[in-house]
Amino acid sequence: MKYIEKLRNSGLRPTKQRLQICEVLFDTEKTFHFTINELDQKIKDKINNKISLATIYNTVHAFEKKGYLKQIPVNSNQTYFDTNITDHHHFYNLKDGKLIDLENSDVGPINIKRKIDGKKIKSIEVLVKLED
Amino acid sequence: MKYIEKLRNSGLRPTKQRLQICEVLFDTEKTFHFTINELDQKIKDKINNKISLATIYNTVHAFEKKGYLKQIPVNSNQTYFDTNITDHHHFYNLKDGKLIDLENSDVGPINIKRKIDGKKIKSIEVLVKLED
DNA sequence: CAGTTTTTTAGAACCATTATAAACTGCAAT
DNA sequence: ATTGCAGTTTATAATGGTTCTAAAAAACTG
Repeated sequence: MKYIEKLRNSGLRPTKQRLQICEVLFDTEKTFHFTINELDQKIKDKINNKISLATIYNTVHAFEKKGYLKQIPVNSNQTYFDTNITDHHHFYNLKDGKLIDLENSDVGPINIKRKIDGKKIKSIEVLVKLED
Repeated sequence: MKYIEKLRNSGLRPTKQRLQICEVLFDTEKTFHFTINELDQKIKDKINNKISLATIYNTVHAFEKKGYLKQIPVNSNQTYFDTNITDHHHFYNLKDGKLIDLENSDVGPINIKRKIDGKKIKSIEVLVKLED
């Protein structure tokens, strides 16, 4: 199983649940955006046994902390995550709440001229809201 | 009262509560960021009578819809609003959850090269996360 | 003022997320 | 293998921000 090493190297025990969640999240050609509920549904579809919601929350947060997932800053009642952890941005379709990846090359370099004392920049994220 | 016209022109009846909320939001030198709970507290501090939480939510959403307030896309359990409705961006201090305005001139022009059919860009927002 | 519509309000409801505490599992040491 | 223990999972309860509800109050119109 290819995710066992990955998990071990992060200090996460390769449990059955984590491995199954890895399959759902990372065994795909394309990266994707999801909410916890959408992931829960995806897991139910792909896997026979069910995984407790609490475990899904725990695992997603653990993976985020390890850098295998990113949270997307959008105003919604649910939290959106992204399996695409490369530096990139998002279109946000206000009509249906869907996100579309915007590659860095589609935005061009962003140069933050102002500095905040004692702080360093962790990430720069651009959200482009779309309407009809 | 200077906000009566503003409200009437937006199709909002100038009620006592709305006018008081206007005072708290717009009678300041500087613009500011707030959550509903922070606004509730500010209202309690400045005004004698109390305004129901439901009214505060209703009013803030009405003002946002009319363009007098903006929601700030940040991942938090609470929704952040901004009385600064000019085109601008934000630093987000991960340590304490505080926002700092980033003027457009501090970021430089952002050129979105990709287009989505049938959609137009409503806003472009940059969030710069800060860590120690 | 009378009638109508909008707004406010307290409280209930909603629902995503987090906390709890008991059962279970992975794994290192024996 | 077996044991012991820290790390995980689980169902369920709790939390807390936000929205809903329905009745009372206020604003507007004629």
